[in-house]
Amino acid sequence: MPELPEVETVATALRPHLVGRRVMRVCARVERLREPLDMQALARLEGEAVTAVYRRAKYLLLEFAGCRLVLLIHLGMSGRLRLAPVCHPLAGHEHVDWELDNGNLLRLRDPRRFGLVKVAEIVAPGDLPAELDGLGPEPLEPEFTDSCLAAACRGRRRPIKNLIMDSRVVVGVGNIYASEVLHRAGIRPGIPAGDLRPARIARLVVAIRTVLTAAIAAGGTTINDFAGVDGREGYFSRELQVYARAGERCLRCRRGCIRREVLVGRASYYCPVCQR
DNA sequence: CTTGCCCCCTGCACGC
DNA sequence: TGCGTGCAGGGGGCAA
Repeated sequence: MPELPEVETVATALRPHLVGRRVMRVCARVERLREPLDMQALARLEGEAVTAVYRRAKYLLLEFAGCRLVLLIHLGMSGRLRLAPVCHPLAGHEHVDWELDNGNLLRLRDPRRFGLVKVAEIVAPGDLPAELDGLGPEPLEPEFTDSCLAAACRGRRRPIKNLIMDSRVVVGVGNIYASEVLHRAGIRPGIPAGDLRPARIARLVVAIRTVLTAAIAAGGTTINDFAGVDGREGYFSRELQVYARAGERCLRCRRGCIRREVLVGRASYYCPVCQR
């Protein structure tokens, strides 16, 4: 599923196709994804023009002219957005369409239906809806600092991997990039967050920024379900250093053999030699 | 308050 | 071929 780099890639790809376009009709073919779809609220978008497309955490936001509404889309584990002509034949699990005023439509496919589609209210353009209150800092913005990560670690016994995946601490770090980031920083996924010294926390902040930035530049990672809006795949999967490499030689130190360990229910990968 | 577990759902790879 | 099992990128709710 889309982690931050994938959602950023999607937002960037969609923007030129959506901004200035009017949504003519919203069509949903399932009653619910992660939550029930509010059909009446979705219908309020009909006739409105998209003024902005952006990302906050792993949410995609579409802003509209002439109303104080935003469309929130979360892709969950298996969500994918495509642009296609209105007459394009329907494939499996394509649950929601937004028909545009130029003969195209934005189509959401989500086999596992862990995604979210919601119309939310805002007070002024550029505002974030209350639904996104409580999210932590964006990892690529200056607000995400050594001291804020240190504060989140202080006194915590839970594994550092679990902590950096907590969207209240920092947003956008999913299961793949959590392993990648910790590998780059030379930190074991399972060590208690509170045991990290300031220098290692600083290293971790740099690693988070570096890995996510590189992944965005590569257009995201493709494992199974993610592909760019135009159908092309992201290239970051080639750059993955540890994720899904159990049993292989470590690409960083060339000495350790990558191990897989389940942490809080999620697969984690690390090198026992260069991650401590 | 903090933390880990379970669940939502479908598809796929694997072993027998 | 056919079936069962385990696993998959997210995140929210709940109970210890």
